[in-house]
Amino acid sequence: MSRPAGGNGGRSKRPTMVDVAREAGVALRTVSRVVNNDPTVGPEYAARVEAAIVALNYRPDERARQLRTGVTGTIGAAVRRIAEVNPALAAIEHTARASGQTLLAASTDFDEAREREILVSMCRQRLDGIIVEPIGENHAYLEPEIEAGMPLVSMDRPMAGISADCVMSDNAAGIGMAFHHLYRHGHRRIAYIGDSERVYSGRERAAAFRAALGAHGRPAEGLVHPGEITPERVAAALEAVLHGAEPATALVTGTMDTTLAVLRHLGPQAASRLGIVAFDEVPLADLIRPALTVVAQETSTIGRTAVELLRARIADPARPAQTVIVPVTLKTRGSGEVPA
Amino acid sequence: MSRPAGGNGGRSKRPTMVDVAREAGVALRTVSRVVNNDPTVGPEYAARVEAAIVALNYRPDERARQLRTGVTGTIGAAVRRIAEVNPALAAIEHTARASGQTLLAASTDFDEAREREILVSMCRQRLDGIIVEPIGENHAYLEPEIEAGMPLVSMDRPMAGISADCVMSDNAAGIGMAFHHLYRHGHRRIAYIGDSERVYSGRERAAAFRAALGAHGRPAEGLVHPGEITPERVAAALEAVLHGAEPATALVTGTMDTTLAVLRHLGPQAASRLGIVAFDEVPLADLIRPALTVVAQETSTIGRTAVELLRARIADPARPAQTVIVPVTLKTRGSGEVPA
DNA sequence: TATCCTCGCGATAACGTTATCTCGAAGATG
DNA sequence: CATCTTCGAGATAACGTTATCGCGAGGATA
Repeated sequence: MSRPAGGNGGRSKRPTMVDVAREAGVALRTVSRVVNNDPTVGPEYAARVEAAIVALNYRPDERARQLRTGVTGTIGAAVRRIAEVNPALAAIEHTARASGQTLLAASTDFDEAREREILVSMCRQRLDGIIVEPIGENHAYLEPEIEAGMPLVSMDRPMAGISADCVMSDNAAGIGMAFHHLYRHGHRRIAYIGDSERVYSGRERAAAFRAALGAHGRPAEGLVHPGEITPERVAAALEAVLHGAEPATALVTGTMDTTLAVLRHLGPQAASRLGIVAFDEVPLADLIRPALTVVAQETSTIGRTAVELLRARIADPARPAQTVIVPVTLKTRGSGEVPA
Repeated sequence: MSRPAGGNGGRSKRPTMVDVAREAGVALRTVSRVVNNDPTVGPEYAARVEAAIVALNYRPDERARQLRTGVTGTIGAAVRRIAEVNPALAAIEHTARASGQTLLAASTDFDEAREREILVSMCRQRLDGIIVEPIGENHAYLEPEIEAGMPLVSMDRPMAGISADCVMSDNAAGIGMAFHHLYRHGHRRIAYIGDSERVYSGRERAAAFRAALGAHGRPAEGLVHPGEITPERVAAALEAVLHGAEPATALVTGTMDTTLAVLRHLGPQAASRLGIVAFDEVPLADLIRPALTVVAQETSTIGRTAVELLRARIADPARPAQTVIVPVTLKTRGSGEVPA
């Protein structure tokens, strides 16, 4: 006898497989077979079960399935900010979706404690794997999780204190490209403003810039300004660079936030008179003035590679940790071609 | 005897509560009590259990807990595009986090089938509730889920075919504000380009614009252009509006994507000569030229309200569906103050 | 001193699925 | 016609946790 979904005696509760089995007059196991498209089920049994499923509005409980099978079919992504433009996250989602996996995205908000909270929570959920854009400066607390078999891949930066797969852009080559591009357009005093050297990418990019200066026999003093990305700090760095004894004629910005802070502080007029190459693409680049020449990261490659590294680790937990460096490309749009 | 995490006889498997109980020499239930901070556990027992937990690197399995307790502590958000700027999603995450809930975000990518897939998957996961930015034009397939007690809140638009809580901006007032602002600055031929009238917000905004024209005794013919937001369609609408017999001197754009398409087609020069008020804020608004006067939505209020509506429904599944209209505000930045 | 609580812990049964095993009924083979 | 295989379905035991119940020890009360 069919029983409508809403009215099972006061308590609203979803029907389970046993309910469906009772309704269809078959064994529990048979319902499970039908739900999982097991071919070894007779057509009339299948039909009876299907009918019972629609009659009761049965929906399998994914949690129970996950508990029993051990796999969640979900990968976690702990990114710095959800709700902001993040092309790598889009690539992760597409790649994951293409193989039938669900993405659980969370935002660390640049907060180390929050990052830890999220990662531990993801481990407790026994996700199939985790991709993280690291914030914290020490991830040693993740070692037991890795040892316990939790696949972990970092994106954009490696994690300190543990050995894990990592995919990131070629920071050194990108900064080198930026410098050479400005140099080729006649600039001789080129300055760098970027992220703090406490973070890995900040260290790599500042070091690459110093190396580029050195390779051209230019002294570095007064030209390299890594540090926190705040409007005040960036403004101070700009003042130092542009209003000193020997003002710089060109600028390399080390992160997207640096670029935006620079543009906001200078305004379009002053910025247009400067040679500028920005590391990392800027949203709405075609609508911003001056039109920015950027070192573009292959964000979709990065996201896809992160998922692939994760899958490789899931398939073989014993494989050695691997670091993939993704090339970058220069996109000329004008700001880098301003003559000295 | 303590057993290190990695080497339990070939198969790498995480320890469970029974392992901890055996290690600590207590009952399974006691471990559960310690994990859940149950105060009715003696200090020396608690210490023994804690020691066993760190010795084995035990991490509770959230899936089993969820299955047993019935609640997941997770709310789902099916937004149009993850990985793009989406302030409402940020507000949802903060609000959810503040009350200890996890956010499972997924991207519908403006695809109706994908939306359905995501929502059904979320229902199968028995999330505590779902917030959706609807895409599809008919959500009747969700009726059984709602009847089964799945809390569902729509954001930005109502869902057709079912009755559910909804939070959205005051479209009519926003369009009215935009029109009046331009009218006050002397514009008499004001055009509208916006989203298709097949979607709810597109209908509301186009209707509000026609009403505004009517209220000022202006005819609507040739001035109201709802439709798909593609570069081609927007370009055609712009041509019709600006190069006709009586060219419009001002423009109201109905969505962010419309605004961007308009700016891209006109270029900064031509756009600056036009009065423009855009519905919805634009990312990096301070760096774009012309500086856009916009009707800004209170995205954080919308996100917060969505979570609150969801919680209210979880608390009382029988309450009548409620629609919350969030006010909008005009932000003048220049483009709306261009004289006719 | 006997009785009644209270407190702290342990045994055991769920939660809703899938996996292993068993078993009866067919059809194939000698 | 007897036996062997195959096939499809059912009973039952997990998965790892929490909730219900029970039970023994200890302090308070008459």
